Amino acid sequence: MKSDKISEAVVRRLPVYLRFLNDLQKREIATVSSQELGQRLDLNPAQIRKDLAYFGDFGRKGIGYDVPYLIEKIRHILKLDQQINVVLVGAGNLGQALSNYNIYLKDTMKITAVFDSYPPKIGTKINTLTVQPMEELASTVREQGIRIGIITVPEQEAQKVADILIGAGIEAILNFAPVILKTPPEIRVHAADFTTDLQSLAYYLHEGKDEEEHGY
Amino acid sequence: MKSDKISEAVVRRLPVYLRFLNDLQKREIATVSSQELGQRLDLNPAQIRKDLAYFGDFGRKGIGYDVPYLIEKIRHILKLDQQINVVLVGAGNLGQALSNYNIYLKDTMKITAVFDSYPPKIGTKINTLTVQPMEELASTVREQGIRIGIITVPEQEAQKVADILIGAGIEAILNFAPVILKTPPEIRVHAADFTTDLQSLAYYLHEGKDEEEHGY
DNA sequence: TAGATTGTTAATCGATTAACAATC
DNA sequence: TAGATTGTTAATCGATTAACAATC
Repeated sequence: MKSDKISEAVVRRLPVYLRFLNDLQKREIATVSSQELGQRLDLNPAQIRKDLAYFGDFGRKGIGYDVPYLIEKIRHILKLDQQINVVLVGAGNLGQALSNYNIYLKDTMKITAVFDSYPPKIGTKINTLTVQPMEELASTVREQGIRIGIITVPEQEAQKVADILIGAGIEAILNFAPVILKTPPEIRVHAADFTTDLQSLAYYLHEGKDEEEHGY
Repeated sequence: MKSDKISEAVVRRLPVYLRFLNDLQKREIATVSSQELGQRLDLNPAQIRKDLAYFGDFGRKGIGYDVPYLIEKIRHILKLDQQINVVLVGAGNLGQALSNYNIYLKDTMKITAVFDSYPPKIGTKINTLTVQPMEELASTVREQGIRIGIITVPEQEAQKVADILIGAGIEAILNFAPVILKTPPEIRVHAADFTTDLQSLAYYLHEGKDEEEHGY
């Protein structure tokens, strides 16, 4: 199958495939079938084959997928074969924690600048990065060719920061603040709000002692 | 409409509704229509009405939804009208950052215990909580009636921690480690992996200078 | 009453899964 | 050749959206 508009569900699975494939490679496993992948990732094998087939014929009938080759292909699809620079705004606890993931993101993606508006924070170091004032954001984004922004500021400031990021020419935003950002349609925004996640988890708890089934 | 099995998509939207309703309440707005909600949350009004109607008739025709009443109802559906205690495992940067969200979670949900396996961490304080050794996990979970676990340990340890949490009787897990956990079907697991999020965002970047359209 | 807005049914759209011919 | 596994079409399933009678 050739390209159509690819659904977000498919795109969100690609990094999961990639992660597991990297693991296989580390274990020097050369080949993997959609069945094995599906078993490990708890997905339907047909779905995995279909997902991959959107982008090309990466497998071999009767054999499966060559692990290093598929890694290369998925990295290319996700644009992880070029370096993607990322800016982080909000040098609080969460921001600092995420900065440490630079090691995880390896060479492909990298937080290369950190900003905050709170004067005492400015000039402090987070690992190798120095926290910069917001005024420098636009020029730094331009100079470093930064394309993705991470927002880890309090909810009251999130929209303002998003506007600044967009004004600076960022193309996508990962938003950790618990607000729905108003953004133009060409900007991709993913919500990464941990409180929302937790609250929806609570739904699945068994009924508490003092509670009845609410099947009314 | 009365209850059926509610889809996960619906459940994930409920906290988003709740968040905005709380905001309306703070601004002393008494009533809201599905249209206004939809506009603000970037959702189809019919979808919002349908979502809510799964759980009961909460609105009034011609009027809309009473804000405090709907808040109460959604809180009940999500079980946020009882206190839900949460345990966090992994007192690294990310774990510490999340602990600070206790203020956000308000009275309804609360991280009430923090664990780590790294001896120098044990006994240190994160806000009001003292980091405990893993050996105490099961008994603390029991004593405090903890029902949800958050995993913020490195990927190599995540599965082991999940097993311990499940053994201790936890009902749901929010997993920040970049691995697919193997868990029994009655345990609800949400992945909250920030690297996966970032990688799928990269897909939506415009083509880089040195890259062609990959429409093959 | 006229206008607004719900709850719900029916229509549409999209995503997942099953099945199988092609082929390694 | 026999067995395995892909890529893809067709069938199924589920979720979103439109439309509208009921009613505040």
